This record gives sequence, structure tokens and C-alpha cells, in this order.
Amino acid sequence: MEHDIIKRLSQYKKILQKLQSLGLVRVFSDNLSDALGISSSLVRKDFATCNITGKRRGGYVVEELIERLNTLLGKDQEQQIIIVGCGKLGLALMNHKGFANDQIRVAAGFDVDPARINSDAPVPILPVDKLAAFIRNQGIQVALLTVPEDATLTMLEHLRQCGIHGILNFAAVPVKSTPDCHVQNVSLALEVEKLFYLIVSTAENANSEGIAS
Amino acid sequence: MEHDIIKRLSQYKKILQKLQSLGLVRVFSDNLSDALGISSSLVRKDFATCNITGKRRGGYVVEELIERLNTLLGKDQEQQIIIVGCGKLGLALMNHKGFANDQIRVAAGFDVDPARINSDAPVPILPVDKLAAFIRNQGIQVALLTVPEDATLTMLEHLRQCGIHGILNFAAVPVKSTPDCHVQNVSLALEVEKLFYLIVSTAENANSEGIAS
DNA sequence: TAGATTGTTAATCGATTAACAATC
DNA sequence: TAGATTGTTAATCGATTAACAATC
Repeated sequence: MEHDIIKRLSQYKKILQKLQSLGLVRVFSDNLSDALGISSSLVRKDFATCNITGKRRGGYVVEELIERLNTLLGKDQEQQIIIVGCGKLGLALMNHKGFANDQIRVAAGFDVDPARINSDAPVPILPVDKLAAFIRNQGIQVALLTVPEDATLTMLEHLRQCGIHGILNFAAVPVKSTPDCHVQNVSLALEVEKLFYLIVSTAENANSEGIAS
Repeated sequence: MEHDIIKRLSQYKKILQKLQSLGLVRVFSDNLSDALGISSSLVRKDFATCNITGKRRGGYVVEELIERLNTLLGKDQEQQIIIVGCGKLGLALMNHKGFANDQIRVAAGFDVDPARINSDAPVPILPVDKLAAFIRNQGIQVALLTVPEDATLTMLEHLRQCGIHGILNFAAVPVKSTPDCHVQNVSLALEVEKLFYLIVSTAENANSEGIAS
């Protein structure tokens, strides 16, 4: 899946930054494959896919690699996002450290509730009817959608019409991407369910192994 | 990947509940495959994997299917979780509607900051030194980890020692699972990065197609 | 019976890995 | 030169799909 390579590129970058801070100048595909628990072939293949080349015998130059990965991940410039729906979750994400650490800047929040509007805050919270103009003027491409469940589909459609190309959807109902609007569904309940399922199935395996032995 | 089948089981359940509310009594693998955008073979294979059988010609009984899926997903009983780290994100998750809708109950929050402690709240917020006893007494298996980045690894280790078997990790640094403690890494910055990457690569494809034609 | 749908096996597809020639 | 690591091709693996016999 295409998503997997993006994930790995990001992981490579994080590892490389640590290695760089330790003073390493070169890195080999074996180093990265060890760190990520994958084969060195895959590391080299990923780099080849991204037109990143190394030196036979000499490996890859850490600094060049980081710079190249940053460009690929769009980190050579600040990535602006907006948050649509400023309830508890929306507000929490507005101050999320992980975004700031990764060059992602929350340009504004939007809400229908007048009581939540505050256009003077460090990250302004604006009324939804300002959405279209803001997206156009600021060239916003990505929005986080944290409105209540029943407002999700309407707002999603609105965002699409405003020309948004990427949406991180926190609603429980998964939404499919369209050619001009990618949607990533983050369902926290689903992630929790996975954990319970994994715990139960691991326990069952342990049991049956116990019986077998 | 094993995760994918869990995701699909959860999706089947959601679709089935909608179909049931529309009055449908039976469902065919083609119905579900259409809804999920997968092949009907996969639907039948998933059910076979879970020892769910239908009737040749008659399909599957919606009610039985939902009940079976609920059991598989552990939804026949309430699933209790705790939230470790009650900053903005932790507090937002404490009231997350998606959890309540899916039979997931937040049993308590934990924090090191005395100012945040409130053992009388509907969902009590307790000091971290009560963690071990609480987990033991309440039989908690799953924790959401929403502490600051630099406290993540320490707290993770502590949770493992307390006998937690599943952790949803919101820190940027991915953590690997161990045999007795499954970790799901939810990196919101990574999800946003994926969106930007997808947008850029889609735009490039559109361009090159334009050139080619 | 004829028709439709499951359950299951074989085929396909894509992602990952192994292997190794090229070469620094 | 000898040794080590890349770049790339072939092999493997797992997940998904196609196909079809079984059967309701």
C-alpha cells in the first residue's frame, strides 16, 4: 500500500535525525533496516523508488538523506492545516505538540457555535461561513474534521466544495477518498477495539499452545 | 495483516446495524462487499475465518451476524480503558463520544500533576501512584497514553509492569509491541503528513498524464 | 427442477525479501 | 587487490480475487 512507504519514509527520517545527533555522517541500509525491523532490500528499494542513490561501499550520506526525505515529505516548507469543529478534541489538537514538532501549523479553527468564536486568539477560531474565503486566501489544502457525528457528512461535502484536498476524519463512520480529496479516517474507538481483539486472540493462542504441549 | 480483518469485522458490523435498522433480515456477501468496496470472496473468507456460516442460497441472518461479530470484537461486555496523562488531549478523549457509542468506557484518568487530580469526577482523575492498584483491582487491560513526549517511554514501561496488555500510544515516536503488551501507535502528525504526500503525488500524476496526453 | 449463493480451492496481485552482479 | 555495500532482478510470501462445485 502506498501509505506504508510514506510511513517508512517518516520513520527513516526520525531515525536519521537521531543518528545525526550522535555524530554519524554515513548510514547503511542495514542500519536502517535493523532500526525498523525490515529487510535492507526494502530500504534500498524505497530509496530507489524515491530516486535517492547512495555509494556502493560508502552507503548514504545522512545529511543528504534527511534533506531529501524532508523534501519528499513536504517538510521543506511549513504545512498549514485548519481544524473544523472546535469542541474538546478540536481544541486539544489545536495545541498538539506533535504538529509543531513536525512543521505542521494550525492556521485557524472553525465552529458554528458563536460562543466559541475568537478571532484574536493565537490560533483564531472563526465562524464556519468564513471557511471558503479563508481556504482560498490562505491556500489551505488540509483540514482536520472534528465536528459531531451528525454534522460530519455535511461538513465534509462543504470542505470538498471549498477545494480542500485532504481531510483527517475523526468521525466513527469511515469516509472514502475521491480523486481530488483524500480522506484519512482516524477512528480511535476502532484502534481500541483492535487492542482488545489482539489481547483476546493472543490469549487464545497461548492457551491452545499450552494444551498442545 | 491481522489488523485489516479486525477493521473489516468492525465495518461489517456498522453496515449490518444500518441494514437492520432498515428492516433487512438477511444479507448476502455481495451486499457487504459492495458496501466496503471489496470482493465477495473476501467477505465469505473473513466469515469462514471466524467460523461464521451462512446458508447457500439464503445468505446470512443479519441478527445472528451482528451478535457473532459483537462477541468476536468483545462487545458483548463493556470494554474498560484508562487514560494516562490528562492534558488537553487526554481530557478530550475522556469525553469522546465514539468510545461511548462503541461500548468502551473510560474507567479513570491518571496524572502526575496534583492540580489535575479529582477523584470525585464522573470519570475520576487519580494520581499516578494509584495506577498499579487500580489496574489490578479493576482488571484493566487497555490504556491510552497521552503524556508529554519525554515521559512516554518511562510511563510505557510502568504500564507494562502493572500488567497492561494493550496501549494506544499518541506519542510521535512509534513503540513496538511485545508478546504480552500490544501497542498501537496513533501519530496524528504522520496522518497529516500522509495527506500532504498523497496530495502532492496525485498532483504530479495528474501533471505527467497531462504532459503525456 | 432451475436458480442463486455459499464455502473453498486455485489464480492473481502486490509487497517484501533473498540473492548477487556491479562497483566503489 | 580484496572486501563491502549498493542497485536490481528473481523468489517468496501473504492477502485478495476469481472461479466453481456443493447445496439450499
